Amino acid sequence: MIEDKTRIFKALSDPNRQRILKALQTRVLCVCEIRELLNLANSTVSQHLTLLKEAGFIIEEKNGKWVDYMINPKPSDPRIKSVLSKLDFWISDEKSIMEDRKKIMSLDRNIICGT
Amino acid sequence: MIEDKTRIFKALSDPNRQRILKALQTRVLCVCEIRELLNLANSTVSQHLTLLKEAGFIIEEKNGKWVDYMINPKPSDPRIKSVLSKLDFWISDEKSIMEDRKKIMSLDRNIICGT
DNA sequence: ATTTCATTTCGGTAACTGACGAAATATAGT
DNA sequence: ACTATATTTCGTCAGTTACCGAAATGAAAT
Repeated sequence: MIEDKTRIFKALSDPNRQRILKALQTRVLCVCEIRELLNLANSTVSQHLTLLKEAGFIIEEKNGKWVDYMINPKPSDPRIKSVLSKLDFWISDEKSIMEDRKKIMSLDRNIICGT
Repeated sequence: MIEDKTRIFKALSDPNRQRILKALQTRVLCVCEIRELLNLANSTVSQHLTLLKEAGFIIEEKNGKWVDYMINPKPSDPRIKSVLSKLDFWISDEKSIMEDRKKIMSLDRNIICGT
C-alpha cells in the first residue's frame, strides 16, 4: 500500500500535474478545458486529475454535463494544506505558467468541448 | 531537460529516499551503512544518493576510504531549505523511521563494510 | 607498485508511469 | 426513449525507474 506522503510527492512530481494545479488556482476547470490547455487526450487528463484528487490536492463537483475540478478548499493533510497555501512558492510563476494563465482566460467550455 | 522543482518532488517521492533523508538527520552515513539499513545493494543505494544529491538535499564528503553523505547544510533552493528545516513535518517519525533511527545507533562501518 | 576495499558505473530485467484511442458510463436535452 | 456529449475505464505501448550483480574506478595501506 502506497503511503500518503509518497502519493503527495508523486502527485507533484509531474510537470503536467503541476500545470493543472497552477491552472486551477486561476479558476475551476473541466476536463476538456484542461485537455485544451495541455494538449493531451481527455483520458490522460482524467488520469492526472484522479491522481491529484487521490493525493488530496483537488476535489471534483459534478455540474450538469461537466465535472468541475477545483483546488481542495479544506485539505485534511497538513502537508497538502501547506503546499496549497504557498503554491506560488513550490511551483513558481515562470513564463510557461503565465502563458497558461492567459490561455485559461480565453477558454470557453461551450466552444472547445465536443471537438 | 528536467526542471528543478520536478527533480525535487521526484527525489522525495520514493520511500527509500525518504528513509535515507531521515536517517541522515541522525548522523552522517556512508554508502555501506545505508546499504545495511535499507537492505539494498550498494549500487542501488549509490543511485538513490545521486538523485538526492542532484536535487540538492544532500552533499558528499570524501573521508579516506569512505564517502560520507550528509544533509546539505546550505541549500540554495528555497524549497529544499524549507523541506529540510521542517523535515519532520514532511516526513513524519512513524514507527519504521524510529526503528531505522535505533538501528543507526548500532551501525559501525568498520564492522559492516566489506561483507 | 600492489593489494584492498568503498564506491560508482554499466548492462540487464521487472515493475511502474504517462500517453493514446476505443469502448463504456452518465447526464442533458430532445 | 433516444441522441448527443462529457467523462471515465480499459487495453496497449513506449519510456522511465528501481533494483541487482559484475566490472571499473579511486583512494589507503601494505
